[in-house]
Amino acid sequence: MEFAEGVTLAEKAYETIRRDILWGVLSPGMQLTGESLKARYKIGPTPIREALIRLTEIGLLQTEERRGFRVPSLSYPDINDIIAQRQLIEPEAVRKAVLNGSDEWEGHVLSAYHRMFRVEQAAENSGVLEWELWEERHTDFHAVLIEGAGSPRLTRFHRILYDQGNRYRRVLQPLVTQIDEAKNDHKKIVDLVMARKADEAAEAVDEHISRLSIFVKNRLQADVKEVVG
Amino acid sequence: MEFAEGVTLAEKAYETIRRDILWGVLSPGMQLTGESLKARYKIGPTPIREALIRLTEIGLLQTEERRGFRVPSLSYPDINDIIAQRQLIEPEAVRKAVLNGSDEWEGHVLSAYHRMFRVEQAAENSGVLEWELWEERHTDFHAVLIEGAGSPRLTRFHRILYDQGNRYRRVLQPLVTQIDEAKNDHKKIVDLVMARKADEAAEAVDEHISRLSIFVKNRLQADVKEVVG
DNA sequence: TAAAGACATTTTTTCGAAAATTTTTATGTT
DNA sequence: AACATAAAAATTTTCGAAAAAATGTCTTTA
Repeated sequence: MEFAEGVTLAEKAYETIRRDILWGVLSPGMQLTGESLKARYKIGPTPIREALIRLTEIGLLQTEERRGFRVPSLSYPDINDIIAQRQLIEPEAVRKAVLNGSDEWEGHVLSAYHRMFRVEQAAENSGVLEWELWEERHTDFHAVLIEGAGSPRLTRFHRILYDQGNRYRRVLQPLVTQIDEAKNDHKKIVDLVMARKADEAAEAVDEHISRLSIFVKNRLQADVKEVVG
Repeated sequence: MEFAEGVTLAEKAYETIRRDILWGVLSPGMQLTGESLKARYKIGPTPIREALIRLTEIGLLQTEERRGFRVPSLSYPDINDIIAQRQLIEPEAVRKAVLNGSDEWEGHVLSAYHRMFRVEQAAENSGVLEWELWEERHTDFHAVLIEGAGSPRLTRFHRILYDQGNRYRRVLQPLVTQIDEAKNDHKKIVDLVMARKADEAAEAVDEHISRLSIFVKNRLQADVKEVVG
């Protein structure tokens, strides 16, 4: 990761550790001690601690008073909760976005979709998916959809849920096999958004999340013992 | 505020500063410098900073890199967003709670309501409302309602929105005048919950928030110049 | 063998000060 | 007077170490 000049160490630590949690580099259940992190990231204890606190606040870490930080384990009830809340928030947000979103927003959606699509296309041609880049653009795509609703809080809540759920998908699935299904969903969502069909777009988002849900839960049940930590 | 023994300074700082923000002791728009806080709370810079970071993550403070922390100003679009998101989340949560909540949960609701009711009753008799106590129990009441849905994330999101909205009410309204209307709402909600009428209970919650919304917005428009900071 | 206690080790929390950065004030130039 | 520049002050960020607490090990006792 590169950082703009003048970014604080705390911010760098936050982004770096966040990324490592989402990619399972810091695996579920792992205890994070100040010393080991200091060594791993070559950053002093203060910025590290700041990062850990912030990550705890968005549910990407857990902490008990005077007992340090740990990466949350994966569990069936937990992913269920994540999905359920995403399904409450995200379709409604997209519905509002379609109803209220500006032309500029439509442009953003199209653009974000296009950037993600390009990575998928490149993967079809070369046979190799640039996974990290795809994740980044997939995240953007969903974020842009939500932003159309114009609510900072909805955007933030969605981001929290998306990240938490995403960790499951990334950790559980080293091989990207379900992308094809997702591709159709994304296309459908974009088309409905452009056609300004609010309710149908919301419905499509709901289905998209359902599909993800089924996928992750199946994988979780299979792998429960190895990955859960 | 009293704290249990063995609680960290950081936790004490968090609770204390949080309380001062919600009560407007630290007023909207105010810049918080490390030094002034250190003097005010008699706690070292490290625990203070930890508290400020956590408060920023739940939207009770704002920060810009290397530019310190400030108490968010009050604005019309902002309270609108808070209310809108609460209305998305809270009625649905109560609906789920009524459908899924245990008998134990019903008991909690009744108990929380009773504790709040007692404060209101005492106020009627003595003519003086113990505002701080009432706020505490009112917060509990709404929290318990949501907890019935059994979702840690919904509970947390609700708490964030509730706190943010509550700041508006507390700051804008030194005199508790609208409690009477709220009383009826609360009674109605409890009755519907006990009768296990999920949709109607959700509807009642929605109305309750609407009423709050109208109240706060009126006050905000009147006071906009003095309080907003 | 199990439980309890004492000691050593590791880890988290907190402090005080140094380094880096921003903001304010003062100074000089057009 | 307006603007830029430099110096000073204030503030935030970061470090390194001390203090406090939790964890683990070893011994003693029943």
